Amino acid sequence: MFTLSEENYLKAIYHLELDASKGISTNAIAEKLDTKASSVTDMVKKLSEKEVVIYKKYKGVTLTELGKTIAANVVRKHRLWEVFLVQKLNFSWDEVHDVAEQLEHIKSAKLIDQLDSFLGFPTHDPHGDPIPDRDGNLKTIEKSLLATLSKNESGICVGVDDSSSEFLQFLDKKGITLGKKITILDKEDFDDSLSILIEDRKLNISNKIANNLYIKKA
Amino acid sequence: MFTLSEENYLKAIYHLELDASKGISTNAIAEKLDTKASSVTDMVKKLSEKEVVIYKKYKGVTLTELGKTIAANVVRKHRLWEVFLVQKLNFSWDEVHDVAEQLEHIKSAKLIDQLDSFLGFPTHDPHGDPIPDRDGNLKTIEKSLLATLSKNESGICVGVDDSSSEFLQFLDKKGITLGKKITILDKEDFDDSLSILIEDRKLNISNKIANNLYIKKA
DNA sequence: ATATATTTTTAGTCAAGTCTAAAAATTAAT
DNA sequence: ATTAATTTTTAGACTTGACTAAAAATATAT
Ligand SMILES: [Mn+2]
Ligand SMILES: [Mn+2]
Ligand SMILES: [Mn+2]
Ligand SMILES: [Mn+2]
Repeated sequence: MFTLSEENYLKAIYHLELDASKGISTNAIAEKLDTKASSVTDMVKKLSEKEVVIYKKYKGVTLTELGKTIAANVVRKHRLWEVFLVQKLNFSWDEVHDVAEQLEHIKSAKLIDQLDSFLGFPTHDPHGDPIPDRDGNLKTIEKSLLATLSKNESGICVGVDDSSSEFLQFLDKKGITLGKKITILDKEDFDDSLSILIEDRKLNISNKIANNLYIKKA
Repeated sequence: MFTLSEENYLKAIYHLELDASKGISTNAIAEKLDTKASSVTDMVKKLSEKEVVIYKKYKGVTLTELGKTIAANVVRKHRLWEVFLVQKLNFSWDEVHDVAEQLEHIKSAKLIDQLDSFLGFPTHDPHGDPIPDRDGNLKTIEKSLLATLSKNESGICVGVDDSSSEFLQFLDKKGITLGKKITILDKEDFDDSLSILIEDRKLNISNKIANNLYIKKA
C-alpha cells in the first residue's frame, strides 16, 4: 500500500515521463510538486526501496512497471472523479481539479470500477485528457495544437494543454468548449494571432491561446 | 482547517457524547479509535488549543459548539457518501462503511452540497442513521429496539444498532431489510427469542438480533 | 584545463501523530 | 482512612515527510 505522498510522487514522475525520454531529474519533480530537491531525494530513495522506481544517484529516476501501473491508476481515479463532478454534480471544468486531487487517493477497487460503469465508461476527462483503463493503458487520440493548423484547416476542439482555472474560465467566456468545430479563417504573421470560426461565430484569438488548445483535424 | 486525525477524534467524541451525559474519558476515546490513552491525551490537548473541545486534566473532554459543528459535518459527509454508494454505485449496506471512512474527509463545501442535492436530500443513511443538515442538526425519528416491543405490536424496520458487516450480512440472509413490516407473534420467556412476522413470512430470531434492530412502531 | 555555476545529495532539525514505560491522580475496596 | 486497583498523564522515543544549510558531484564557460 502506498501513502498519499508516495502516490503524488509517482503521479508526478508519471506525468514528467510522458514527455521526456531520459530519467526524471530531482529538480523537475521538486518543481512539479512544489517542494524542495532534498525532500525529493529522500522520497525517491524510499520509492526505490519499494521497487516502484529505478534510482541511481545524480542520474535521475524512472518508473518501474509496477510504479507505472500504480501511477496510472491514480491518474485513472483523478480523471474519473473529474468526469463525475462535471457530469453528475454540475461542477464546471475549472472547478474539478482540486477536489479530484483529494478523491484520487481514495482506496477501493470496487468504488472505482462501479464509478467507471456509472459514468458509462468514459474515455476522456472534462479537459480532454485520456482516462487509463484498469490495466493502466491509455489510448491517445490524434490531436494537434490549434496553433499548428494552416489556413482553412478545421477540426473539433478536443482538449486543453494548460488546464488552469484561469485559462478554462477564459475559454468559457469566449464560448470555446470541447466538441465545438473550429476552422482557421486567417493567420496573422505579425503576432501569430488567429482568426477562427467556432461553430458559426467568428473570433480572434492570440497565439498563446492557440498553443493551449488541442484540435482533432477533420 | 482540521487534519484527518483531528476530524476522527472529533467524530469519536461526538458519537460518544450522544449517549453519555458526563465528559468523555480518555480511555473511551482510545478504545473507540483503537489507539492508546497516551495518544488521546496528546491529541485532546491540541484540540483544546484549537477550541473545539473543553479539556480539564483527569476530567474528560466535551465538544464546544464549534467542535460539535465540525464533527456533525464529518458525520454528514460519511452518511451522504454511504447513501451515494448504495443508491448510485450498487454497493450493499455492509460494504460502504470503510469507503465512507475515507470519503468523509474530502474537503469541498460545493461537493457535499451538490452530492446532497444529487441524492435527493436523503434524511437517513443505508443503516437508518439520520443525516445531519448543513448546520449539524439531525432530526431523530421515534424508534424502539425490536426487543422492547410486546406481543402483537408491529412496526417498520428503520435501523440497526450494530452495523458491522457480519450483522448486516446476517440480516440479508434472513431477508430482514429496512422498510419491511415486522409484527411480534410471540415472545419466548426462556431465552427471550422472538417469533416474528416479516412482511408475510414467519421467522424466529434470537434476543441478540432483536436488540440490534430498530422499529418504528405502527 | 581550470574555474565557475548548477544540480544533487547529505547532515541535522522539526512537526504531527503514534508508541512504551513510568509517574501521578483518581476511584474502589477493605 | 489506608491500601489497592484503575485511569490518566508525562517523559522519552520513533516514523513520516518536510525543511535549511553545507558538501559533493556534475555541467558549463572561459
Ligand atoms: Mn485534474
Ligand atoms: Mn483533467
Ligand atoms: Mn458508516
Ligand atoms: Mn451508516
